[in-house]
Amino acid sequence: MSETLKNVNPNVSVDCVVFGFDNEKLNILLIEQKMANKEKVQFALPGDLIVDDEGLDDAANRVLSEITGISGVFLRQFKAFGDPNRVSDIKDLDWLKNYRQNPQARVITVAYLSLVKMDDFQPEASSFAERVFWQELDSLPSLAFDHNQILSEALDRLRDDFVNHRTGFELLPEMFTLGQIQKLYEIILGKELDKRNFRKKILKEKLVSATNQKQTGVLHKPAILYTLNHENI
Amino acid sequence: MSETLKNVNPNVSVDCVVFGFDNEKLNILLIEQKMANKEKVQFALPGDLIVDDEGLDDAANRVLSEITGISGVFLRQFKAFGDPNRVSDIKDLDWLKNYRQNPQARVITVAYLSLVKMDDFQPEASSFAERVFWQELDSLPSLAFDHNQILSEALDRLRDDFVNHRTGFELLPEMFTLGQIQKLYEIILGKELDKRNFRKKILKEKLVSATNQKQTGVLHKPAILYTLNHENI
DNA sequence: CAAACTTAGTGTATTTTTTACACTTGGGGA
DNA sequence: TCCCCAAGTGTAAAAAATACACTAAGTTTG
Repeated sequence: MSETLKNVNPNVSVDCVVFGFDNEKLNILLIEQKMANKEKVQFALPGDLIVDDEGLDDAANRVLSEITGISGVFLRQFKAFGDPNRVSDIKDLDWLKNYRQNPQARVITVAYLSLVKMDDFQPEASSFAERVFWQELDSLPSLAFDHNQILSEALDRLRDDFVNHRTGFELLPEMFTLGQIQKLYEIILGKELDKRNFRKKILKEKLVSATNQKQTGVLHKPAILYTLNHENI
Repeated sequence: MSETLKNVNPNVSVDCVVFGFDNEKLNILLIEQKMANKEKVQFALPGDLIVDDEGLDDAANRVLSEITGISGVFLRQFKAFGDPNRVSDIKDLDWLKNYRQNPQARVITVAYLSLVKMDDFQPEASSFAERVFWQELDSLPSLAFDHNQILSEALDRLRDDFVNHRTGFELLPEMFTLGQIQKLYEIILGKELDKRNFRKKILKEKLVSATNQKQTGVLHKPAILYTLNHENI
């Protein structure tokens, strides 16, 4: 950052922490991008500068869509990150050049959070991303800038929402078993839950209804399939 | 906002929603400032642009202190507001002139939240504030920009924290009665609570201990005074 | 000094929620 | 036919939440 500038307007970006659920593990959407010297690559959350005429929520959706091809997901703002040195290797940010009045200024980012079914979204790299991919959360590489910290805070928030605000059902297929819901909760919360107590609770909330169909093609007793009661959510 | 500029770096400010508790009502710290035409005044939350070398949390504390004289409070970031037209009467922002490269650009703000004892903080206007004052929350004037909305979201968040994260005891004097805690909760949550049940709960949590002292100078049965168990918080 | 006023302080019964825990069932595969 | 596997089910105990009304101890007033 230049020593000679005073009160330069900062760059403002959005970063998207998109968790993906594949019925087995929690994944996170990452991009791989070339660094300025063209030798090294780095991993990062999908994110980019906002433009003049868009709101922050709009920016998050646009940026996610432009970089990863993923659109139509609900992105929830969860925190702004603004340490003056959070993007210290600013010279590596190719995309900042020839784009802004103050490319050398600090970068403040507004972080967004989402949780989606991985199957529904096949990321396709474009814009400055060399590659976009789902990465298992429990074998996470080191990320650019402060993105590991952003991710960590996003996960805390995701769990908090899950426990306190009964979210997450939208991750299930149209018809699902109670076992699938339980697994979803166990994966997000990172701990096992008692089967009988979990079922009791879910059914009491009346958020799901049994259909008269059963699982097929499984090598054990087929489970009853349930659907969401959209009106009760 | 100029039509000719593209991808101008935005202005970034912090705004502080400081709730004040006076044992009776919930108040909010407001400033009165002159508008550019020098005729009208407007009410607003204390807030200002960040400067280059400070983090967002630091900026919030600096700005609050500079404008209102209040320092040493815990300010918690709760949301960024970035609608492109949220500061539409940008020409009224005297303080933006001769200060930034892009004074005409949009203003994104990061909002902070705090709750303090009013008695501990006597606001003193300085900087561009004509006046700084505590305003009762239930007779709130119309505020500048989107500050009414910011305030409303801050209140939601404050209540949520109170219920889910057992905060707020720091607002009480060194020694306090159980009635005072209950009143604090009732004021924040905006509803009455059952005295016996409330006491049962507070005492079970072991967050307070009885002293051997009593209230004096009250015109009724004096209550036992309690102190905080800091180690259990 | 007695009466009135005001908030402090206290207990119980009921309902609801949470927790712990183990066996039988139905389908597919071998 | 037997085995494997997750589905599915109930109960008892403990903990938490709720509803509810009177007596106590000071101060003020007449």
